[in-house]
Amino acid sequence: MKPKAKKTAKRKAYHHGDLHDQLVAAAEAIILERGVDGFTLREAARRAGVSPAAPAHHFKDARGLLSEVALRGYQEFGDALEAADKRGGSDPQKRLDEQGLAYVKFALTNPARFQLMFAHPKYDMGYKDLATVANRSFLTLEGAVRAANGLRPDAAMTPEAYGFLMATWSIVHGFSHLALGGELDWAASGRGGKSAILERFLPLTLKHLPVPKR
Amino acid sequence: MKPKAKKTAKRKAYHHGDLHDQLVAAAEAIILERGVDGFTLREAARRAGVSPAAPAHHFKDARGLLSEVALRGYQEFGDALEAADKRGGSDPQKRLDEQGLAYVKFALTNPARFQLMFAHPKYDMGYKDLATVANRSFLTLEGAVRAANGLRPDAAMTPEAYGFLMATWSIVHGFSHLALGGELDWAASGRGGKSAILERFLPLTLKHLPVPKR
DNA sequence: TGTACATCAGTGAACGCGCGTTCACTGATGTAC
DNA sequence: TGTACATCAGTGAACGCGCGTTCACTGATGTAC
Repeated sequence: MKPKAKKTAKRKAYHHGDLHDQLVAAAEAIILERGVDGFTLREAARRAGVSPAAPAHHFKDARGLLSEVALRGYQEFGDALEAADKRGGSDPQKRLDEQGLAYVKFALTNPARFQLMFAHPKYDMGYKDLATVANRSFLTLEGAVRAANGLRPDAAMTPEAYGFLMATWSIVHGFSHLALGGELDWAASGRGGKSAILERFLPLTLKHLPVPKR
Repeated sequence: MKPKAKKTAKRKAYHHGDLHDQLVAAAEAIILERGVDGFTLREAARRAGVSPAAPAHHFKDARGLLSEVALRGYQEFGDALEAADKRGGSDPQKRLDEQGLAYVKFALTNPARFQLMFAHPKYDMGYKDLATVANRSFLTLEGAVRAANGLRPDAAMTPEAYGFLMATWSIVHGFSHLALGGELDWAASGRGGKSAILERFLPLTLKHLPVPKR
């Protein structure tokens, strides 16, 4: 009864061929639709068209799959921040603006990954080089804050610079979180959407954060 | 075999006497320990020392209990923001500072409630007067933003004021979220804790947000 | 080029688990007279 | 003050569910010779 006919693009082979990556993709889709807590390994297997036991050949367990998703998320996130930082050139303010926008843009574009990345209990920071990769994003932001505060890249952070860093991080993270939670929907409709709002006020906001030396 | 002896403070009566409130308290405790997703109705019943069927006499279902927790959270949250607003007197900047601090302080003091309040899918906004109560907090913040922007309480919000509102909300919400997620632990240790950090930089930050008219 | 065989990547049935909710019930309480 | 009885707030057993993971297995693939 089970049709052996080829599906649209791929035949129903005994060996899947791309199961590892498709499980990752399925996990992201599930998180997107149902939230991090709506994720189940069985559902991921189902979406990949495979029996519930199959994922065990690719990931230690359910946490393993989520850890892989988080790892990829942090990789792309870090890339985005670094690219933004470079776009800022030698202007510390621009480096900060660009990174802030990139931060929020990543969150809005990759809501599933973003949500998971900040749901630490759901995955293992010890998975592969996840901790290192995750830290890279943070260091990129810290670098721009250092520059905005007139500190050399290797200089110790000052208390003021810490405050500045946290204020910056808080504002972009808070906006991302509120936007993803739907808290800003009332304001976004009829005002060009969340991104439009953001692009208008974020640079203004960051520009006015209290840089100590000025 | 079951001892009929009185427990420390309350005898094991057939009728509990305080089950409704104790279920609410248990729910908060569970969320605190295991997160919003770690909550189960059975566990709440267990902690209240009651059979799994008992909660049905007090709440429609599991969501009902969580909705009650959220309702109480928003009530206390709103009270805290209004009290802070009043502390600010007629000084718009102070009203904003106080509310910002109160916002974060509530989050750090009531992490379980705060987490639940912003996990909308977990409860029903239609429960009792939850929507109204929740909106009150927001209106309190909006009021201070209006004042800081030189707008009368009944004046329409300007685009600039909206940006200001979102920046303010983002920064206090973002800080709360990051702090609760443990992201700021590295910085908090040896620096007087999260609250100390916050009190140092938040007023500075809010003061420098771009108020249009000045 | 062919063949033996190890290894890889699946299957599908089964396990035990904790969950939310329902059910018929019963003990305790409160009220009408 | 006493009694009948309705109502309230519990019990505990049972239901069906979907889950993660394990198991013995098997089909497909790749490699050594």
